[in-house]
Amino acid sequence: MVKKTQRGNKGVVVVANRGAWIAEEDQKLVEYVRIHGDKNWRTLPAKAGLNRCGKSCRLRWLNYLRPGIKRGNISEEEEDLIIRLHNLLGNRWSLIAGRLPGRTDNEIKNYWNAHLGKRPLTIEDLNLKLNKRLEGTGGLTRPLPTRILASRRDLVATAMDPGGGGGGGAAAEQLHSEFDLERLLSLITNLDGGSSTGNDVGTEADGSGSTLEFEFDDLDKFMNYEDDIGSYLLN
DNA sequence: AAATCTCCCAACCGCTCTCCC
DNA sequence: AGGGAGAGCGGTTGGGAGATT
Repeated sequence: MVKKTQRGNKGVVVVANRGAWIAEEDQKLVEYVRIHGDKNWRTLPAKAGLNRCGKSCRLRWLNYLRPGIKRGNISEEEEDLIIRLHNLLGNRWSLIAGRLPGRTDNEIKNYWNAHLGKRPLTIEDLNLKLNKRLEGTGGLTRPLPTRILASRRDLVATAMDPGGGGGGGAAAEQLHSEFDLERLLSLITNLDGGSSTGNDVGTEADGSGSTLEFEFDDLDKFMNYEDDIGSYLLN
């Protein structure tokens, strides 16, 4: 097993195990967390009798030992959601994983790198697939948002209109930062089978290949919105 | 059957973020 | 306000397993 030296308490040099975890280490970690909780990872290894660094213990717990973890067999619906969320959020693996119960950021990242990242599947392909599943309910007549721009605190989702026929380049319609779920949902069309809130928001900037942008004043509001999309896709 | 290649995934590393004093 | 410690995140790597030659 690979070892690595590191400074322990009071500057004493200790040698930590690295590499694959063995069953005995897993057992010690699970037992310790069961009794004391998953806090204070820095001091946990010594208290749990593990010759590992705290980061390694935390990763092992979060990705493999924590209750409720699903392993493998990512379903078509989950894959669809991963692709959509990746389009929206970029490589924010933890946020994407947060939308997929039982999945970890590491697993999603690995899955993306191994399977999805190299596949030329566009959001339009997904919408076509989705429309097929929705046949009979009217399908999607408005675009789903496809990309989030800007920083964590200044989120901007951008939706490209796939049916726009043209050329893009149209001026984007800027919505103000006070997020309004009703207004946003009204852009997503027929997700609830067509019942309208009557609050149709503004208009696409023009009718041809327009770009719509939505601004969110914080991530939670966006993710609340994303919950609606996610649960819709998974149902 | 052995050697080599390729792919996948568990784990590590370093940077950033958040919280507390 | 700012500095330090701990936690979290995303990129990268190493090694094992299966495929190919």
